Amino acid sequence: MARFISSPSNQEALEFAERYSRGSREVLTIVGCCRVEYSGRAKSVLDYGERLVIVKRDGSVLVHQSTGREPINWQPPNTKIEYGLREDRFILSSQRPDPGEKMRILFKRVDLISSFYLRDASKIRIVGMESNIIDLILENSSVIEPGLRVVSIEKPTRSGVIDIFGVDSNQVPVVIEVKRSQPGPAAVSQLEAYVHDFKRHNQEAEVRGILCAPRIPAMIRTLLAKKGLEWREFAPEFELADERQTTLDKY
Amino acid sequence: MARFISSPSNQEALEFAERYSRGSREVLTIVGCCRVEYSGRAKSVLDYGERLVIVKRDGSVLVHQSTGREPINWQPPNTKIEYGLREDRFILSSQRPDPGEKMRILFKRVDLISSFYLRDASKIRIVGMESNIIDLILENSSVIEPGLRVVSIEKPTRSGVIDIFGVDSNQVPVVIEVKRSQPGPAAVSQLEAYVHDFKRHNQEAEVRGILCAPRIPAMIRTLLAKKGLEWREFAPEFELADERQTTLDKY
DNA sequence: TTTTCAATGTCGGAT
DNA sequence: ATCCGACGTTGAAAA
Repeated sequence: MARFISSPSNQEALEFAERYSRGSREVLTIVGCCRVEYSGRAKSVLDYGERLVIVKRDGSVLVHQSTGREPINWQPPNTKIEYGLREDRFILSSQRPDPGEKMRILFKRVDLISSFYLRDASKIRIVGMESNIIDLILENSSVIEPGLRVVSIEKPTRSGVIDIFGVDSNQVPVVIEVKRSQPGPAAVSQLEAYVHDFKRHNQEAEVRGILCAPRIPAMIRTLLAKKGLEWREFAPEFELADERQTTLDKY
Repeated sequence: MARFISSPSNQEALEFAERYSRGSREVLTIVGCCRVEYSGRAKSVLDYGERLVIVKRDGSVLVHQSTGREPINWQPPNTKIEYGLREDRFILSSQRPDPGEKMRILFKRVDLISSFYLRDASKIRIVGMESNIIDLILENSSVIEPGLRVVSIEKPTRSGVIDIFGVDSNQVPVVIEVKRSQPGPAAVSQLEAYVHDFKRHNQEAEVRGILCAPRIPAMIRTLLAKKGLEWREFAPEFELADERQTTLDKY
């Protein structure tokens, strides 16, 4: 159920916000002309302009402009929120300790303020993340290469967690680093470190290292080749069927 | 100025959305009970529940629950959005090519649908990012160590860009990697690679490597020490003054 | 355009 | 609580 006031005075906006923020049960949205000041891990000022502000139950605050996926300003969850009125500005203050961060939104004018109680018991189901890709390789290791036997996954080592550790058809140890998005030089260093540490720690003369990602840029391939490492491109697709009712059960 | 309908029928919601999405001049918000299906880089289903949906001018779509900074589902900017009605469900479809991604939101019921034209000419001013920290070190290199002379910043090398390159009081080259947030093993590898490449490329017997970050975990220190690297903790603070009018001019 | 890397990254899992 | 790496990362700058 939605409660709202269209074009409230700043005094009315204040009363509305204070009334429905009680107990942090509702999500508040405020559209209006505001200025945003932030300081903490960094510091910023955003002068007056019209934006959409969202205050969530957990104390998150989002300031959205008319474009972009990201809020232009925000506070993370678990901030203490206070509302006030000063010199005819409706003011939202959000503060959290550790790291100390403050955000203040000063509204010159509010166009619409609304509050909602959102009932939502559903859990999102996602497939396609790195762990799923590792599972897929576990199920069918020939997507990497025929004859590969997976020995362990997410094997902890001194230099980090090896995504997949196995043995190839010649009994040579294989270290596989899985990336679900485009890898950079850091992924190469990571793999190199795993291989290096594994060699030294197990006194193995030969250890193969494979970087597995949906797409591997040419520069990264060159870098891998230079370090004696290998790569596999493996890009499972995740199509949404066109039927109205779809399930994730097959995954 | 705000336009809205409270508790519209799904037919009314459809007409409203189609009317005000013309020309992508307005931001649309929809609160209601919906199911969200996504496929593209991954695949997900979020079953019916009450959420806040935001459709931006650039085709971004955000689905927000009552907690969390992040949307539970979204589409990035530049998607093509279509509205429809099927079996009494008000449906929002968002699609983009490259990478192919589809999201579909099916509304069982809409509590409030609203549309805004947001005038916003202000540009945000932020200080405290990595480049600012590099600037601070440039201004006063003794925060790293007395006698350090900065030779260059953001010096490109084969293995990447060295944030700060300098010479210490004994004329020994110093490579400094600056991180504004907590560094992980990757930062150590990165610094190690810079130092290694610099040594080889310049035939220098001795090159120091320093990792500079606000806070450095114990494990990372151990790792640095083992590789013969150094570290400095440097955490400039960015306080927001308590006066109503603040500026960033002093930075 | 592609590639690279910072981010007020955020978030969840493991220790 | 700290630490650590994934993320449908996003976003901007440089090549």
